[in-house]
Amino acid sequence: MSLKNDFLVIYDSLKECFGYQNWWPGDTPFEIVIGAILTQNTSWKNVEKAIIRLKENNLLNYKSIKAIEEKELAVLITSSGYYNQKAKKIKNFIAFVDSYAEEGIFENLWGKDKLPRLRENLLTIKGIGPETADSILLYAGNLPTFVIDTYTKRIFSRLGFGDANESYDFWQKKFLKNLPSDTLLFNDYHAQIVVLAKEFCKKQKPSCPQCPLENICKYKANLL
DNA sequence: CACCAGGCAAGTA
DNA sequence: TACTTGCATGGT
Repeated sequence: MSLKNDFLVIYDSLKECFGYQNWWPGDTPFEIVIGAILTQNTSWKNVEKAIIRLKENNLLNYKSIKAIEEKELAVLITSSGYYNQKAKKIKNFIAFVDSYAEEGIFENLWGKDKLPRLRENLLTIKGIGPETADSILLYAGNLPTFVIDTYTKRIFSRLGFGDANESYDFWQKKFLKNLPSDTLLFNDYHAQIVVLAKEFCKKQKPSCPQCPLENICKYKANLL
């Protein structure tokens, strides 16, 4: 009999198995923003190549990205796929910071508004949806919001917490209601989910050899 | 060859 | 509101 709810028990199991993840993989808040946009519906491996290429050209800072032509930027991020759209999305984000942050300075973005106001404003950017916005807020801004991705829906629907086709807000509320509002917890929980998904929870062949959630899966009698 | 990967916007009914 | 489609590379 534990005082902890399912969401905390699951997190503890994951952390015990995989260890604390120290996310997001990126050196600076700005790099995290770029990575969050580039990884939309794309494998992180392909994103890494684009990040490295940007780094080699000293472009992973606000001023340089602002200065470069959108078409040149698109060429540099080719490996991440959807490169024309993503180049535009990055430029849209820059334009947002220009007009929204104090003096158009990237670092001032976090001081302007708090959640949920800042989130709403980020969502007005064409190319920034809820997952990208929450990734930016949580991992670049260290603000307490929970990131929902396809992995999260896949795994937690299989665990019986709801339909995978439920909305982003439906799933986010589940986590926010069942967890303390703790930035570090939200940070690492999402990271653990991604690691678990990559290791065990493929889309087509749901199989889970020695899955860290094996006991929970059996308890839920549903899957993985 | 097919399918997938840390989405999103725009169009249609 | 609830589908459908375009966007695109690189790995399995």
